[in-house]
Amino acid sequence: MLQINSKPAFIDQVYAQIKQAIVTGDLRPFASLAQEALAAELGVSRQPVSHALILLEKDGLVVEKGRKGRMVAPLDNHQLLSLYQVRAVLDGLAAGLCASQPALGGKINFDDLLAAGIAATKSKDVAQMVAADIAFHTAIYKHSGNPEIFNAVQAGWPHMVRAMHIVLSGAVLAEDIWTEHRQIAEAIRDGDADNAHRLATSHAQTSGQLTFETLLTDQPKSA
Amino acid sequence: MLQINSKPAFIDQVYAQIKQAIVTGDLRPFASLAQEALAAELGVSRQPVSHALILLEKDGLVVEKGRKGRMVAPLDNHQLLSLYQVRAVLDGLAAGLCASQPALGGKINFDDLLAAGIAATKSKDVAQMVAADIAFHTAIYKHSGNPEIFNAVQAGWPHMVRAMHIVLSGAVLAEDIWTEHRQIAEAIRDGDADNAHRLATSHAQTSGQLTFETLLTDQPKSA
DNA sequence: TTTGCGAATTCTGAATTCAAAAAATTCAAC
DNA sequence: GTTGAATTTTTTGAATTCAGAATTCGCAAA
Repeated sequence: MLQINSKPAFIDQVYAQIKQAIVTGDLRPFASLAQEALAAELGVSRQPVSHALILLEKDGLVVEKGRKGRMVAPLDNHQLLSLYQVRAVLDGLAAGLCASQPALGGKINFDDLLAAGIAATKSKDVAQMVAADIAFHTAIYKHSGNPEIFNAVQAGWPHMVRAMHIVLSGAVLAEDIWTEHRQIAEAIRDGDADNAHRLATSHAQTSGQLTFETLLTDQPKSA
Repeated sequence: MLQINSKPAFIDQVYAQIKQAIVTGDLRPFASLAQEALAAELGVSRQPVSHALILLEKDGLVVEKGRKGRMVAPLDNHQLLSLYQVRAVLDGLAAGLCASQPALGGKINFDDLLAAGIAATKSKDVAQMVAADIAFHTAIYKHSGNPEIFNAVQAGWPHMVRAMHIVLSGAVLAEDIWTEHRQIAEAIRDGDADNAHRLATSHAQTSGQLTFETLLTDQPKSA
Protein backbone atom coordinates (compact mmCIF):
# COMPACT_ATOMS: atom_id res chain seq x y z
CA MET A 1 0.00 0.00 0.00
CA LEU A 2 3.00 2.27 -0.20
CA GLN A 3 1.74 4.13 -3.17
CA ILE A 4 2.22 7.85 -3.12
CA ASN A 5 1.41 8.11 -6.75
CA SER A 6 -1.15 10.93 -6.63
CA LYS A 7 -1.60 10.50 -10.35
CA PRO A 8 -5.10 11.41 -11.42
CA ALA A 9 -4.11 11.10 -15.09
CA PHE A 10 -6.83 12.76 -17.08
CA ILE A 11 -6.67 10.23 -19.86
CA ASP A 12 -7.60 7.37 -17.54
CA GLN A 13 -10.34 9.34 -15.87
CA VAL A 14 -11.87 10.43 -19.14
CA TYR A 15 -11.59 6.90 -20.50
CA ALA A 16 -13.26 5.45 -17.44
CA GLN A 17 -16.03 8.04 -17.44
CA ILE A 18 -16.99 7.60 -21.07
CA LYS A 19 -16.71 3.83 -20.86
CA GLN A 20 -18.93 3.81 -17.83
CA ALA A 21 -21.49 6.01 -19.55
CA ILE A 22 -21.57 3.73 -22.58
CA VAL A 23 -21.74 0.50 -20.64
CA THR A 24 -24.54 1.63 -18.35
CA GLY A 25 -26.48 2.98 -21.28
CA ASP A 26 -26.27 6.63 -20.28
CA LEU A 27 -24.68 7.20 -23.65
CA ARG A 28 -26.94 5.45 -26.11
CA PRO A 29 -25.85 3.64 -29.25
CA PHE A 30 -25.20 5.98 -32.17
CA ALA A 31 -24.77 8.93 -29.82
CA SER A 32 -22.28 11.34 -31.31
CA LEU A 33 -18.98 11.71 -29.52
CA ALA A 34 -17.65 15.12 -30.48
CA GLN A 35 -14.32 15.75 -28.86
CA GLU A 36 -14.94 19.37 -28.06
CA ALA A 37 -18.30 18.72 -26.48
CA LEU A 38 -16.95 15.90 -24.34
CA ALA A 39 -13.96 17.97 -23.33
CA ALA A 40 -16.19 20.82 -22.27
CA GLU A 41 -18.49 18.46 -20.41
CA LEU A 42 -15.60 16.95 -18.48
CA GLY A 43 -13.73 20.18 -18.00
CA VAL A 44 -10.54 19.17 -19.78
CA SER A 45 -8.94 19.90 -23.11
CA ARG A 46 -9.50 17.87 -26.24
CA GLN A 47 -6.16 16.09 -25.87
CA PRO A 48 -7.06 13.54 -23.18
CA VAL A 49 -10.47 13.07 -24.76
CA SER A 50 -8.85 12.22 -28.06
CA HIS A 51 -6.61 9.65 -26.38
CA ALA A 52 -9.54 8.12 -24.52
CA LEU A 53 -11.65 7.81 -27.65
CA ILE A 54 -8.89 5.95 -29.46
CA LEU A 55 -8.68 3.54 -26.56
CA LEU A 56 -12.44 3.05 -26.60
CA GLU A 57 -12.32 2.47 -30.33
CA LYS A 58 -9.86 -0.33 -29.71
CA ASP A 59 -12.34 -1.75 -27.20
CA GLY A 60 -15.01 -1.71 -29.85
CA LEU A 61 -17.26 0.50 -27.76
CA VAL A 62 -16.77 3.42 -30.10
CA VAL A 63 -16.78 3.36 -33.87
CA GLU A 64 -16.10 5.74 -36.71
CA LYS A 65 -19.17 7.67 -37.70
CA GLY A 66 -19.47 7.94 -41.44
CA ARG A 67 -16.74 10.16 -42.76
CA LYS A 68 -16.19 12.30 -39.75
CA GLY A 69 -16.16 11.84 -36.04
CA ARG A 70 -17.10 8.92 -33.86
CA MET A 71 -20.16 7.57 -32.14
CA VAL A 72 -21.16 5.01 -29.54
CA ALA A 73 -21.06 1.58 -31.12
CA PRO A 74 -24.44 -0.07 -31.64
CA LEU A 75 -25.29 -3.26 -29.80
CA ASP A 76 -25.01 -6.18 -32.18
CA ASN A 77 -27.01 -9.30 -31.34
CA HIS A 78 -24.81 -11.57 -33.37
CA GLN A 79 -21.66 -10.12 -31.94
CA LEU A 80 -23.04 -10.79 -28.48
CA LEU A 81 -23.76 -14.38 -29.43
CA SER A 82 -20.20 -14.81 -30.66
CA LEU A 83 -18.86 -13.15 -27.57
CA TYR A 84 -20.78 -15.48 -25.29
CA GLN A 85 -19.53 -18.46 -27.27
CA VAL A 86 -15.97 -17.35 -26.67
CA ARG A 87 -16.74 -16.66 -23.05
CA ALA A 88 -18.21 -20.11 -22.65
CA VAL A 89 -14.90 -21.85 -23.34
CA LEU A 90 -12.96 -19.38 -21.22
CA ASP A 91 -15.39 -19.61 -18.31
CA GLY A 92 -15.17 -23.37 -18.57
CA LEU A 93 -11.40 -23.25 -18.48
CA ALA A 94 -11.36 -20.85 -15.53
CA ALA A 95 -13.88 -22.80 -13.47
CA GLY A 96 -12.10 -26.06 -14.18
CA LEU A 97 -8.79 -24.60 -13.08
CA CYS A 98 -10.32 -23.21 -9.90
CA ALA A 99 -11.84 -26.56 -9.04
CA SER A 100 -8.70 -28.55 -9.75
CA GLN A 101 -6.51 -26.29 -7.65
CA PRO A 102 -8.08 -26.03 -4.19
CA ALA A 103 -5.34 -23.68 -3.09
CA LEU A 104 -6.70 -21.16 -5.56
CA GLY A 105 -10.39 -21.90 -5.89
CA GLY A 106 -10.73 -22.38 -2.15
CA LYS A 107 -9.82 -18.77 -1.59
CA ILE A 108 -13.01 -17.51 -3.16
CA ASN A 109 -15.60 -16.37 -0.67
CA PHE A 110 -18.60 -17.72 -2.51
CA ASP A 111 -20.92 -17.20 0.45
CA ASP A 112 -20.55 -13.45 0.26
CA LEU A 113 -20.68 -13.36 -3.51
CA LEU A 114 -23.86 -15.43 -3.65
CA ALA A 115 -25.48 -13.48 -0.83
CA ALA A 116 -24.73 -10.23 -2.60
CA GLY A 117 -26.21 -11.63 -5.77
CA ILE A 118 -29.43 -12.69 -4.10
CA ALA A 119 -29.70 -9.37 -2.32
CA ALA A 120 -29.13 -7.48 -5.54
CA THR A 121 -31.76 -9.52 -7.33
CA LYS A 122 -34.29 -8.78 -4.61
CA SER A 123 -33.45 -5.09 -4.66
CA LYS A 124 -34.24 -4.96 -8.37
CA ASP A 125 -31.47 -2.40 -8.69
CA VAL A 126 -30.02 -3.12 -12.11
CA ALA A 127 -26.63 -1.58 -11.40
CA GLN A 128 -26.34 -3.67 -8.26
CA MET A 129 -27.35 -6.83 -10.09
CA VAL A 130 -24.78 -6.23 -12.78
CA ALA A 131 -22.10 -5.47 -10.20
CA ALA A 132 -22.82 -8.72 -8.35
CA ASP A 133 -22.62 -10.73 -11.56
CA ILE A 134 -19.33 -9.13 -12.50
CA ALA A 135 -17.94 -9.75 -9.04
CA PHE A 136 -18.87 -13.43 -9.16
CA HIS A 137 -17.30 -14.14 -12.52
CA THR A 138 -14.29 -11.94 -11.94
CA ALA A 139 -13.51 -13.85 -8.76
CA ILE A 140 -13.35 -17.07 -10.75
CA TYR A 141 -11.15 -15.59 -13.44
CA LYS A 142 -8.84 -14.04 -10.91
CA HIS A 143 -8.43 -17.23 -8.91
CA SER A 144 -7.88 -19.52 -11.87
CA GLY A 145 -4.14 -19.10 -11.69
CA ASN A 146 -4.10 -17.96 -15.30
CA PRO A 147 -4.12 -14.17 -15.51
CA GLU A 148 -4.56 -14.24 -19.27
CA ILE A 149 -8.05 -15.66 -18.98
CA PHE A 150 -9.11 -12.46 -17.31
CA ASN A 151 -7.42 -10.39 -19.98
CA ALA A 152 -9.03 -12.38 -22.75
CA VAL A 153 -12.57 -12.08 -21.41
CA GLN A 154 -11.99 -8.53 -20.29
CA ALA A 155 -11.87 -7.41 -23.89
CA GLY A 156 -15.40 -8.57 -24.47
CA TRP A 157 -16.93 -7.92 -21.06
CA PRO A 158 -18.00 -4.33 -21.58
CA HIS A 159 -20.16 -5.41 -24.50
CA MET A 160 -21.80 -8.08 -22.41
CA VAL A 161 -22.25 -5.73 -19.48
CA ARG A 162 -23.91 -3.31 -21.84
CA ALA A 163 -26.34 -6.03 -22.82
CA MET A 164 -26.88 -7.04 -19.19
CA HIS A 165 -28.05 -3.57 -18.31
CA ILE A 166 -30.75 -3.88 -20.91
CA VAL A 167 -31.66 -7.50 -20.32
CA LEU A 168 -31.86 -7.13 -16.56
CA SER A 169 -33.94 -3.98 -16.87
CA GLY A 170 -36.71 -5.86 -18.58
CA ALA A 171 -38.01 -7.79 -15.60
CA VAL A 172 -36.37 -11.12 -16.31
CA LEU A 173 -36.10 -14.33 -14.38
CA ALA A 174 -32.87 -13.15 -12.75
CA GLU A 175 -33.15 -15.65 -9.93
CA ASP A 176 -32.17 -18.48 -12.24
CA ILE A 177 -28.82 -16.85 -12.78
CA TRP A 178 -27.91 -17.18 -9.15
CA THR A 179 -29.10 -20.74 -8.99
CA GLU A 180 -26.62 -21.54 -11.71
CA HIS A 181 -23.97 -19.50 -9.96
CA ARG A 182 -24.52 -21.48 -6.79
CA GLN A 183 -24.12 -24.75 -8.64
CA ILE A 184 -20.85 -23.58 -10.18
CA ALA A 185 -19.63 -22.45 -6.78
CA GLU A 186 -20.44 -25.80 -5.24
CA ALA A 187 -18.63 -27.70 -7.97
CA ILE A 188 -15.54 -25.58 -7.43
CA ARG A 189 -15.80 -25.97 -3.68
CA ASP A 190 -16.05 -29.74 -4.13
CA GLY A 191 -13.01 -29.76 -6.39
CA ASP A 192 -15.15 -31.31 -9.11
CA ALA A 193 -13.32 -29.91 -12.14
CA ASP A 194 -15.43 -31.68 -14.76
CA ASN A 195 -18.69 -30.40 -13.35
CA ALA A 196 -17.32 -26.94 -12.73
CA HIS A 197 -16.17 -26.83 -16.32
CA ARG A 198 -19.46 -28.07 -17.70
CA LEU A 199 -21.66 -25.89 -15.53
CA ALA A 200 -19.67 -22.73 -16.21
CA THR A 201 -19.68 -23.38 -19.93
CA SER A 202 -23.36 -24.10 -19.92
CA HIS A 203 -24.11 -21.01 -17.86
CA ALA A 204 -22.38 -18.77 -20.37
CA GLN A 205 -24.16 -20.45 -23.24
CA THR A 206 -27.61 -20.04 -21.75
CA SER A 207 -26.82 -16.46 -20.75
CA GLY A 208 -25.81 -15.74 -24.31
CA GLN A 209 -28.94 -17.32 -25.68
CA LEU A 210 -31.12 -15.41 -23.25
CA THR A 211 -29.39 -12.16 -24.08
CA PHE A 212 -29.70 -12.76 -27.78
CA GLU A 213 -33.40 -13.48 -27.61
CA THR A 214 -34.21 -10.66 -25.23
CA LEU A 215 -32.41 -8.14 -27.36
CA LEU A 216 -34.07 -9.52 -30.44
CA THR A 217 -37.53 -8.77 -29.10
CA ASP A 218 -36.58 -5.60 -27.22
CA GLN A 219 -34.92 -3.91 -30.15
CA PRO A 220 -36.52 -5.19 -33.33
CA LYS A 221 -34.26 -3.35 -35.75
CA SER A 222 -31.58 -0.93 -34.72
CA ALA A 223 -32.14 1.42 -31.83
CA MET B 1 -12.55 -1.64 -53.74
CA LEU B 2 -14.09 1.78 -54.03
CA GLN B 3 -12.05 3.29 -51.31
CA ILE B 4 -10.70 6.74 -51.97
CA ASN B 5 -9.75 7.13 -48.40
CA SER B 6 -6.12 8.14 -48.81
CA LYS B 7 -5.88 8.30 -45.07
CA PRO B 8 -2.38 7.44 -43.91
CA ALA B 9 -3.28 8.42 -40.35
CA PHE B 10 -0.01 8.92 -38.55
CA ILE B 11 -1.24 7.31 -35.36
CA ASP B 12 -1.92 4.03 -37.11
CA GLN B 13 1.36 4.09 -38.98
CA VAL B 14 3.37 4.86 -35.88
CA TYR B 15 1.48 2.22 -33.95
CA ALA B 16 2.11 -0.39 -36.61
CA GLN B 17 5.78 0.49 -36.96
CA ILE B 18 6.57 0.29 -33.27
CA LYS B 19 4.50 -2.83 -32.82
CA GLN B 20 6.31 -4.48 -35.71
CA ALA B 21 9.67 -3.52 -34.29
CA ILE B 22 8.80 -4.97 -30.90
CA VAL B 23 7.30 -8.16 -32.23
CA THR B 24 10.17 -8.94 -34.56
CA GLY B 25 12.67 -8.20 -31.84
CA ASP B 26 14.19 -5.16 -33.47
CA LEU B 27 13.24 -3.31 -30.34
CA ARG B 28 14.49 -5.47 -27.50
CA PRO B 29 12.82 -5.93 -24.13
CA PHE B 30 13.53 -3.09 -21.72
CA ALA B 31 14.46 -0.78 -24.58
CA SER B 32 13.51 2.75 -23.65
CA LEU B 33 10.70 4.35 -25.62
CA ALA B 34 11.23 8.08 -25.32
CA GLN B 35 8.53 9.94 -27.18
CA GLU B 36 10.79 12.61 -28.57
CA ALA B 37 13.35 10.14 -29.88
CA LEU B 38 10.69 8.01 -31.54
CA ALA B 39 9.02 11.05 -33.01
CA ALA B 40 12.31 12.23 -34.49
CA GLU B 41 13.07 8.75 -35.80
CA LEU B 42 9.72 8.52 -37.54
CA GLY B 43 9.62 12.12 -38.68
CA VAL B 44 6.44 13.11 -36.86
CA SER B 45 5.56 15.09 -33.77
CA ARG B 46 5.21 13.62 -30.31
CA GLN B 47 1.43 13.66 -30.52
CA PRO B 48 0.86 10.57 -32.67
CA VAL B 49 3.69 8.79 -30.87
CA SER B 50 2.02 9.42 -27.57
CA HIS B 51 -1.24 7.99 -28.86
CA ALA B 52 0.48 4.95 -30.29
CA LEU B 53 2.33 4.22 -27.05
CA ILE B 54 -0.89 4.28 -25.08
CA LEU B 55 -2.38 1.80 -27.50
CA LEU B 56 0.68 -0.43 -27.21
CA GLU B 57 0.47 -0.22 -23.46
CA LYS B 58 -3.06 -1.55 -23.69
CA ASP B 59 -1.70 -4.40 -25.78
CA GLY B 60 0.80 -5.17 -23.07
CA LEU B 61 3.73 -4.75 -25.42
CA VAL B 62 4.82 -1.59 -23.66
CA VAL B 63 4.97 -0.98 -19.93
CA GLU B 64 5.66 1.88 -17.60
CA LYS B 65 9.31 2.23 -16.83
CA GLY B 66 9.85 2.95 -13.19
CA ARG B 67 8.57 6.40 -12.39
CA LYS B 68 9.04 8.00 -15.76
CA GLY B 69 8.60 6.98 -19.36
CA ARG B 70 7.92 3.63 -20.93
CA MET B 71 9.88 0.70 -22.25
CA VAL B 72 9.40 -2.43 -24.32
CA ALA B 73 7.74 -5.06 -22.15
CA PRO B 74 9.92 -8.01 -21.20
CA LEU B 75 9.05 -11.48 -22.40
CA ASP B 76 7.51 -13.43 -19.55
CA ASN B 77 7.70 -17.21 -19.73
CA HIS B 78 4.80 -17.73 -17.43
CA GLN B 79 2.67 -15.23 -19.23
CA LEU B 80 3.39 -17.08 -22.45
CA LEU B 81 2.33 -20.34 -20.85
CA SER B 82 -0.93 -18.76 -19.72
CA LEU B 83 -1.44 -17.24 -23.12
CA TYR B 84 -1.02 -20.57 -24.86
CA GLN B 85 -3.43 -22.18 -22.42
CA VAL B 86 -6.03 -19.61 -23.38
CA ARG B 87 -5.19 -20.02 -27.02
CA ALA B 88 -5.60 -23.78 -26.73
CA VAL B 89 -9.30 -23.54 -25.90
CA LEU B 90 -9.91 -20.87 -28.51
CA ASP B 91 -8.04 -22.77 -31.22
CA GLY B 92 -10.02 -25.84 -30.30
CA LEU B 93 -13.26 -23.92 -30.59
CA ALA B 94 -12.29 -22.39 -33.91
CA ALA B 95 -11.11 -25.63 -35.48
CA GLY B 96 -14.21 -27.44 -34.28
CA LEU B 97 -16.45 -24.78 -35.77
CA CYS B 98 -14.61 -24.91 -39.08
CA ALA B 99 -14.92 -28.67 -39.25
CA SER B 100 -18.59 -28.73 -38.35
CA GLN B 101 -19.51 -26.11 -40.92
CA PRO B 102 -18.17 -27.27 -44.29
CA ALA B 103 -19.50 -24.13 -45.93
CA LEU B 104 -16.97 -22.17 -43.88
CA GLY B 105 -14.07 -24.53 -43.26
CA GLY B 106 -14.18 -25.76 -46.83
CA LYS B 107 -13.28 -22.32 -48.06
CA ILE B 108 -9.80 -22.50 -46.58
CA ASN B 109 -7.11 -23.23 -49.12
CA PHE B 110 -5.04 -25.51 -46.94
CA ASP B 111 -2.91 -26.72 -49.84
CA ASP B 112 -1.43 -23.28 -50.34
CA LEU B 113 -1.08 -22.60 -46.64
CA LEU B 114 0.71 -25.88 -45.99
CA ALA B 115 2.94 -25.50 -49.03
CA ALA B 116 3.91 -22.03 -47.90
CA GLY B 117 4.70 -23.37 -44.47
CA ILE B 118 6.93 -26.14 -45.79
CA ALA B 119 8.68 -23.74 -48.12
CA ALA B 120 9.24 -21.26 -45.31
CA THR B 121 10.63 -23.96 -43.06
CA LYS B 122 13.08 -25.04 -45.76
CA SER B 123 14.13 -21.47 -46.43
CA LYS B 124 15.07 -21.07 -42.77
CA ASP B 125 13.88 -17.47 -43.02
CA VAL B 126 12.42 -16.78 -39.60
CA ALA B 127 10.18 -13.95 -40.72
CA GLN B 128 8.76 -16.16 -43.44
CA MET B 129 8.19 -19.03 -41.03
CA VAL B 130 6.37 -16.80 -38.62
CA ALA B 131 4.28 -15.32 -41.42
CA ALA B 132 3.26 -18.79 -42.61
CA ASP B 133 2.26 -19.84 -39.11
CA ILE B 134 0.21 -16.72 -38.62
CA ALA B 135 -1.48 -17.19 -41.98
CA PHE B 136 -2.45 -20.77 -41.16
CA HIS B 137 -3.98 -20.03 -37.81
CA THR B 138 -5.58 -16.80 -38.90
CA ALA B 139 -7.34 -18.63 -41.72
CA ILE B 140 -8.94 -20.96 -39.20
CA TYR B 141 -10.01 -18.13 -36.92
CA LYS B 142 -11.41 -16.16 -39.80
CA HIS B 143 -13.41 -19.04 -41.21
CA SER B 144 -14.84 -20.21 -37.91
CA GLY B 145 -17.94 -18.08 -38.34
CA ASN B 146 -17.25 -16.44 -35.00
CA PRO B 147 -15.39 -13.15 -35.47
CA GLU B 148 -14.86 -12.76 -31.74
CA ILE B 149 -12.51 -15.72 -31.61
CA PHE B 150 -10.11 -13.79 -33.77
CA ASN B 151 -10.47 -10.72 -31.60
CA ALA B 152 -9.89 -12.70 -28.44
CA VAL B 153 -6.71 -14.40 -29.64
CA GLN B 154 -5.57 -11.27 -31.42
CA ALA B 155 -4.97 -9.61 -28.07
CA GLY B 156 -2.41 -12.21 -27.14
CA TRP B 157 -0.92 -13.00 -30.54
CA PRO B 158 1.75 -10.33 -30.61
CA HIS B 159 3.27 -11.78 -27.46
CA MET B 160 3.32 -15.24 -28.95
CA VAL B 161 4.71 -13.96 -32.24
CA ARG B 162 7.44 -12.27 -30.28
CA ALA B 163 8.30 -15.60 -28.72
CA MET B 164 8.12 -17.37 -32.08
CA HIS B 165 10.77 -15.11 -33.50
CA ILE B 166 13.12 -16.22 -30.78
CA VAL B 167 12.13 -19.88 -30.66
CA LEU B 168 12.30 -20.33 -34.43
CA SER B 169 15.64 -18.57 -34.58
CA GLY B 170 17.27 -21.23 -32.45
CA ALA B 171 17.33 -24.05 -34.98
CA VAL B 172 14.31 -25.97 -33.74
CA LEU B 173 12.43 -28.93 -35.07
CA ALA B 174 10.12 -26.65 -37.05
CA GLU B 175 9.01 -29.43 -39.37
CA ASP B 176 6.91 -30.99 -36.62
CA ILE B 177 4.80 -27.87 -36.52
CA TRP B 178 3.68 -28.35 -40.08
CA THR B 179 2.99 -32.01 -39.55
CA GLU B 180 0.55 -31.01 -36.84
CA HIS B 181 -0.88 -28.30 -39.04
CA ARG B 182 -1.48 -30.82 -41.78
CA GLN B 183 -3.33 -33.11 -39.39
CA ILE B 184 -5.54 -30.26 -38.24
CA ALA B 185 -6.22 -29.29 -41.84
CA GLU B 186 -7.22 -32.84 -42.72
CA ALA B 187 -9.58 -33.11 -39.78
CA ILE B 188 -11.27 -29.90 -40.83
CA ARG B 189 -11.43 -31.04 -44.43
CA ASP B 190 -13.00 -34.30 -43.32
CA GLY B 191 -15.56 -32.46 -41.24
CA ASP B 192 -14.33 -34.32 -38.18
CA ALA B 193 -15.10 -31.71 -35.55
CA ASP B 194 -13.99 -33.77 -32.57
CA ASN B 195 -10.59 -34.50 -34.02
CA ALA B 196 -10.14 -30.98 -35.32
CA HIS B 197 -10.93 -29.69 -31.86
CA ARG B 198 -8.59 -32.09 -30.11
CA LEU B 199 -5.71 -31.67 -32.55
CA ALA B 200 -5.89 -27.89 -32.53
CA THR B 201 -6.02 -27.78 -28.76
CA SER B 202 -3.14 -30.18 -28.48
CA HIS B 203 -1.09 -28.25 -31.02
CA ALA B 204 -1.42 -25.05 -29.03
CA GLN B 205 -0.54 -26.83 -25.81
CA THR B 206 2.61 -28.41 -27.21
CA SER B 207 3.59 -25.14 -28.87
CA GLY B 208 3.21 -23.39 -25.56
CA GLN B 209 5.26 -26.01 -23.77
CA LEU B 210 7.98 -25.86 -26.41
CA THR B 211 8.06 -22.09 -26.24
CA PHE B 212 8.23 -22.11 -22.48
CA GLU B 213 11.11 -24.52 -22.36
CA THR B 214 13.07 -22.93 -25.16
CA LEU B 215 12.80 -19.52 -23.61
CA LEU B 216 13.74 -20.95 -20.24
CA THR B 217 17.07 -22.20 -21.55
CA ASP B 218 17.68 -19.37 -23.99
CA GLN B 219 17.18 -16.61 -21.50
CA PRO B 220 18.15 -17.91 -18.08
CA LYS B 221 17.19 -14.79 -16.15
CA SER B 222 16.07 -11.54 -17.68
CA ALA B 223 17.63 -10.26 -20.88
C1' DT C 1 36.02 8.81 -1.05
C1' DT C 2 31.40 8.95 -0.07
C1' DT C 3 27.13 11.17 1.09
C1' DG C 4 23.70 14.69 0.86
C1' DC C 5 21.63 18.77 -0.85
C1' DG C 6 20.32 21.56 -4.80
C1' DA C 7 20.23 23.19 -9.46
C1' DA C 8 19.72 22.00 -14.19
C1' DT C 9 18.14 18.99 -17.52
C1' DT C 10 14.88 15.87 -19.37
C1' DC C 11 10.59 14.00 -20.20
C1' DT C 12 5.77 13.45 -19.87
C1' DG C 13 0.83 14.95 -19.89
C1' DA C 14 -2.13 18.68 -20.89
C1' DA C 15 -3.41 22.87 -23.29
C1' DT C 16 -3.40 25.51 -27.26
C1' DT C 17 -2.71 26.51 -31.97
C1' DC C 18 -2.69 25.25 -36.89
C1' DA C 19 -4.17 23.14 -41.12
C1' DA C 20 -6.88 20.19 -43.79
C1' DA C 21 -11.10 17.97 -44.82
C1' DA C 22 -15.92 17.18 -44.49
C1' DA C 23 -20.52 18.88 -43.66
C1' DA C 24 -23.88 22.41 -43.76
C1' DT C 25 -25.83 26.45 -45.28
C1' DT C 26 -26.68 29.96 -48.46
C1' DC C 27 -27.36 31.85 -52.77
C1' DA C 28 -28.02 31.81 -57.58
C1' DA C 29 -29.69 29.75 -61.78
C1' DC C 30 -32.89 27.05 -64.18
C1' DG D 1 -39.57 25.46 -56.23
C1' DT D 2 -35.70 22.70 -56.94
C1' DT D 3 -31.03 21.78 -57.95
C1' DG D 4 -26.25 22.68 -57.82
C1' DA D 5 -22.19 25.15 -56.66
C1' DA D 6 -19.56 27.89 -53.54
C1' DT D 7 -18.62 29.65 -49.13
C1' DT D 8 -18.80 29.19 -44.34
C1' DT D 9 -18.75 26.39 -40.34
C1' DT D 10 -17.44 22.44 -37.82
C1' DT D 11 -14.43 19.02 -36.47
C1' DT D 12 -10.65 16.27 -36.49
C1' DG D 13 -5.54 15.05 -36.54
C1' DA D 14 -1.09 16.94 -36.01
C1' DA D 15 2.22 20.34 -34.35
C1' DT D 16 3.66 23.33 -30.90
C1' DT D 17 3.78 25.33 -26.49
C1' DC D 18 3.39 25.12 -21.46
C1' DA D 19 3.81 23.37 -16.84
C1' DG D 20 4.92 19.99 -13.54
C1' DA D 21 7.64 16.25 -11.91
C1' DA D 22 11.53 13.16 -11.76
C1' DT D 23 16.13 12.06 -12.69
C1' DT D 24 20.67 13.34 -13.18
C1' DC D 25 24.64 16.00 -12.49
C1' DG D 26 27.56 18.76 -9.68
C1' DC D 27 29.40 20.57 -5.77
C1' DA D 28 30.36 20.75 -1.04
C1' DA D 29 30.96 18.67 3.40
C1' DA D 30 32.03 14.85 6.40
